[in-house]
Amino acid sequence: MENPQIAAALDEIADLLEFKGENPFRVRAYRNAGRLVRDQPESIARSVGDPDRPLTSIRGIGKDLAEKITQLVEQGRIDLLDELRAEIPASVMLLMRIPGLGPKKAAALYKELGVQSLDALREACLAHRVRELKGFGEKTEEAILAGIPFAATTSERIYWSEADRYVQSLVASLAVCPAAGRIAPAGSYRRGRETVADVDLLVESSDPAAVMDHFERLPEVVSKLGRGDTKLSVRLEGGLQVDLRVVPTESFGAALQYFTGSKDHNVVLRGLAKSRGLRVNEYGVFRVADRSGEAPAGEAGRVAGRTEEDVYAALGLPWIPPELREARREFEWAAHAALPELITVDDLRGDLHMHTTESDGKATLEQMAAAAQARGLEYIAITDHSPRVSMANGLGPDRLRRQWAAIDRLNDRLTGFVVLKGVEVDILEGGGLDLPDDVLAEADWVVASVHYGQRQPRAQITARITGALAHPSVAAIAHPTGRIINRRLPYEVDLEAVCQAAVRHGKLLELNANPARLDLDDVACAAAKAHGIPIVISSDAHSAEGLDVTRYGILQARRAGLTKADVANTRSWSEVKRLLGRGD
DNA sequence: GCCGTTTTCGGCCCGACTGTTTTCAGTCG
Repeated sequence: MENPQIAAALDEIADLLEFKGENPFRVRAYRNAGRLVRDQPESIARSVGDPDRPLTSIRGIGKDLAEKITQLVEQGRIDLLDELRAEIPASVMLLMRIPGLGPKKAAALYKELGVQSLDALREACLAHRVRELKGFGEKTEEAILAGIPFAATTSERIYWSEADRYVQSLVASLAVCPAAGRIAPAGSYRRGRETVADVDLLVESSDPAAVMDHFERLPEVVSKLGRGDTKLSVRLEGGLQVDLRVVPTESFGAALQYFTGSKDHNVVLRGLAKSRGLRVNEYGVFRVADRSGEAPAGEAGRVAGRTEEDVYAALGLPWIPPELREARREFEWAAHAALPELITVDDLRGDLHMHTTESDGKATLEQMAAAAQARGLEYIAITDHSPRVSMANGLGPDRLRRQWAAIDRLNDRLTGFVVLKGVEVDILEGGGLDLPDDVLAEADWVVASVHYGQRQPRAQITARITGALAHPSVAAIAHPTGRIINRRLPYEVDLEAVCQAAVRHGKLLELNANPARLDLDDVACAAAKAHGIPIVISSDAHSAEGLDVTRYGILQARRAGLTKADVANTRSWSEVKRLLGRGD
């Protein structure tokens, strides 16, 4: 059983307990455990029954949760979850997906009106039975009716790259507002999560009303969800929700810290502050008076707030990069002055996975080389597909050798830049590679990947990949987890076994930077790093512009805590060769 | 349900906004 499955069960228990109105801290414990399990680089199922790695050694998982996880791994079920499911119909849980409907109101609808589905809820609203309930009214009933379609479509998350386009455009639109000072995107966008559910924007201003008026009138804004003195929530064309918050200069840093989150990171931060007699909110860090527990009024008690650095410094911490703010290990690192110096896109010196018009790319060999050189890279590997990928016009030995001859001729004309003779060789359904050994031995760089037989059992696909890692000519595995965002996994892999094979054979794993793929996600990346496996961040570009996606891959690498040293292609090509034990 | 150099009980982050209430609960982030 994989960690995400275990996490999903814990999340479901949290949801059901919350609906029942259980102790909110108990709910939080389950939710927290779900997150912890999801964030573990190692397999939780493997820890079960391993006396050297008890589940309770994970901070936040105690005796009870460890027992429940153990039961799930060993029996495939949890008593508590079965009981809760028997008690609360699954369709009722959908009610809480409606904006503005939380556990309390949803429970009231279920208990008082017997509403068990979105359809039943719609009818109850239309019959004006909802407004009769205590705590409900006419407006609530209308809001519920309007929100039902949103519950049905679930909460769509968009790719970071797509959110980026919205953010760039909104920031530009805000910048022309005379009342607006500094403008900063926050939230999960700033933390670089691979998908984003909504966009948070922070604006510095002494005139919040003017900024909000300006924003509300932007053409892409289609509806207003709420507006107060400092906060405005709108929905854009296309459904994306944007929360705008306007704060004064002296609070800008505190607000940026607060709205960047994550929520769990902030909970830890505020707990830390509390233990130091301080209170953190979006306006700053304040001293709490000794007896009353009340902060001194206004500026008097303010210790920090203008910049994020001040806020963290007031708590005795170095500034923590947003990508690390997930309540994973960042506070432990920060406390010991051991925050990793995260990799940046400028650290990349080469790109080792891309295609040309010879297979399914849109640009020629020469165009790709020129584009990469123009982007400041020192080397690229051309890795077109092998014959098995016939749909992509994969290259057999003859065409491949002709392409490599063309690369030789191109290299003669280039200075300060090298094009490597590479190939993305398919790992065949029955194991083994799609090109003869003597051909592969002539290549400078071979990445191997699975394109067919993706429905095979996990163990079989894992064996194909570990087999490829054992091949002397293979340097790296592309798509080592087969993961595609927002979709079911195309294939499932035992990442632990793949990592062990990579270590055994001294091979590399690729982080594919395609925004829809990012198949070595931040958690898997951290797992590979824990094994000491060098990561290759590759564009898998099919066009000149495709080379630019490495910046999306960099975000995930940063979230995994990767430094320059952890990534192979921050090195020169001759150093990469040495890394593979193929030094000159 | 978890946790503990203010330890085994009593805490557990903090505030904005809405709609309902006439002083606040629920929801959200």
